[in-house]
Amino acid sequence: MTIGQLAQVGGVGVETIRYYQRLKLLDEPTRTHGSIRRYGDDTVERIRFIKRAQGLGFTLSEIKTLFLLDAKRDRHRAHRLAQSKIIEIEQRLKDMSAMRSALRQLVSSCEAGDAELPCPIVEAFKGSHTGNEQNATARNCGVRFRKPRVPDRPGKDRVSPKS
Amino acid sequence: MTIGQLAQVGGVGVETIRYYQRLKLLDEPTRTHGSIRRYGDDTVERIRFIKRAQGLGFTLSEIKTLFLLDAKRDRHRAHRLAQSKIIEIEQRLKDMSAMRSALRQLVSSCEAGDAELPCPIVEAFKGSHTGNEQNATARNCGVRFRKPRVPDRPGKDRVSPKS
DNA sequence: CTAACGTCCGTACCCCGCTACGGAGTCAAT
DNA sequence: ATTGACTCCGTAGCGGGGTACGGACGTTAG
Repeated sequence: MTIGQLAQVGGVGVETIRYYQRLKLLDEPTRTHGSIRRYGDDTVERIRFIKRAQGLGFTLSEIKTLFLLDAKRDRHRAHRLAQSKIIEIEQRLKDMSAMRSALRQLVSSCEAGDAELPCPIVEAFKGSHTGNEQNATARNCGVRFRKPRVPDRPGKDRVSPKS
Repeated sequence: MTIGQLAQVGGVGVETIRYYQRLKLLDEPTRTHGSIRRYGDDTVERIRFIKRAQGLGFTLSEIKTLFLLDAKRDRHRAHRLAQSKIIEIEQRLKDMSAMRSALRQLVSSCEAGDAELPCPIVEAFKGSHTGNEQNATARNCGVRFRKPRVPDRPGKDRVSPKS
């Protein structure tokens, strides 16, 4: 399978695969004589794994570590990594539901009020000590929400990734 | 209060405050004759608000919008913004708890096995179709977890932000 | 008055995870 | 043999959120 096909079935862009290659998240594939990369189905699995793990909150470098640990069969470290991710996720879950209720309150107080009255959305937060601020918002530890990207200017080196 | 003091009580770095200023997230403060910024306690509140809102999943530019809407008392738009954030957060919550259970499964299968046996953490994911992949991990839509940064090469222009 | 520390500003840089580009090479089909 | 799609590679850029630097100046304690 060529890089383009892999990209297609893996649901990622060609550049992303090359990028992962650079990061050593994927093994160097065999090449044709013209040095075109040739992948096997296992790579599809690997890419899916990466995406799944990303979805599980692992960064690419953590995923790399995971692969390394797996290769070395270092179950203890892998285990600890997974466990600390669980802790992290549970914290996020708490913070997120705090967020949700703060926002809900905000929205409903907005709805309740007379449309003519001001809706002090900012003030609503100003004193909202939900008790989680230092967890959720402590210095530089926020969650990032990425917008879904909509690439696709199909053409050279591009393979429409999921159209 | 000077920028350094503000940074300290707000739990952020001096540069961050100047950065927020550039982004117009903070009002231009009054200055001394030597053009040193002078802040009042309200700015502390504002910074805490920003951090809180970031923790709530708002980006800085959304927060700016929020301030604008608030200033314009545009309750309808603010309301809609908050509402769409709720939707987003609920999606995240779902994905996150899916993550958590996947990880838990992983960890417990790791624990169950004999310590001498390999722990195929990677294999554990390979076939783990929890049914949420397309939510949590669909192409490029993952959550990012930022590591807390530990800057602080204390010195000029730096105020130890929380030591 | 001077030393030491804080602050000024602009600009450059960092990390993360891609995405884009350009010019050349490869490959399969006609 | 030629065409056209695909791939190669390196390098540059983006968006988000800051950090770092450096030389000049303000402020304050001694």
